[in-house]
Amino acid sequence: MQENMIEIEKMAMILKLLGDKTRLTMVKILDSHDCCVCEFVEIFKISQPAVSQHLRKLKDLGVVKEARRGQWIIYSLHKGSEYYSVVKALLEHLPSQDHKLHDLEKQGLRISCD
Amino acid sequence: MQENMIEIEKMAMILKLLGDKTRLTMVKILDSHDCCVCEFVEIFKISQPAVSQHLRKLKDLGVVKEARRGQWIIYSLHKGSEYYSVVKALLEHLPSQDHKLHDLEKQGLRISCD
DNA sequence: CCTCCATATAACCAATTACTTATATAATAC
DNA sequence: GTATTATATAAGTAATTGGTTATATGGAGG
Repeated sequence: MQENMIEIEKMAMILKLLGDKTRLTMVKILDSHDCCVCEFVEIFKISQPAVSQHLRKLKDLGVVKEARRGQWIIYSLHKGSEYYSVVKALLEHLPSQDHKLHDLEKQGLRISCD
Repeated sequence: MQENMIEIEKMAMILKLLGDKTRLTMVKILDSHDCCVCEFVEIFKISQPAVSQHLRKLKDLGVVKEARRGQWIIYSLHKGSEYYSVVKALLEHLPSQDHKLHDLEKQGLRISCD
């Protein structure tokens, strides 16, 4: 028996949250590097509000957390989340998305926020 | 490194599929017992077409399979699915839903299909 | 063949979703 | 202070979703 049980309603919520390519990729990236909003804007080629709204949903369920650093807000995986073990289990099945960050670095767009 | 990698697009699809309370519960139930459509109708108190449509989505992505037995169609988890390992990992975090089937048996509604 | 039963499909609808643009907030630099 | 930059929120919209009812399909039994 698994020690980290999650009610079925909550699990459905988390899976719906992560059942979006953009948010899932965000979480996978955050699994290896903290990021700020502007980096995600570059990576996903969507508007800044769109990124902000995705991050808010992730934050609302406690999957990510934020920390202000100057004018930037750095997002990271919330390892204390009650969902962390499930999130981690899922991420293990996903190939690394680090190339997306490396592409940013090549363009010189990553240095801006850290 | 995990041997059973899944592309991020495919993973998002599967999570969206399972990010619905009804479908997730269906899959959890199928993890311990095969079921026919009419049983799910009783369990979820939704229409037969609604059940049928959920099962079709699950079948379309290969998460469940069907087998005709007389006039009934028996659904079961498709253990050969490329997603089986992920599905299994998720189900391990969920409490058993067997009570839903036991309730059916008490009402005498389960015997009809097997 | 016709009827009954289990299931699937079609057509429709209200709620939700993921984006957009426009605007507000908040910290930094001058 | 004002301007700039990063982020959040608001409002609007087209697409998707999960349900419904009505109808079609297909096997079982007379």
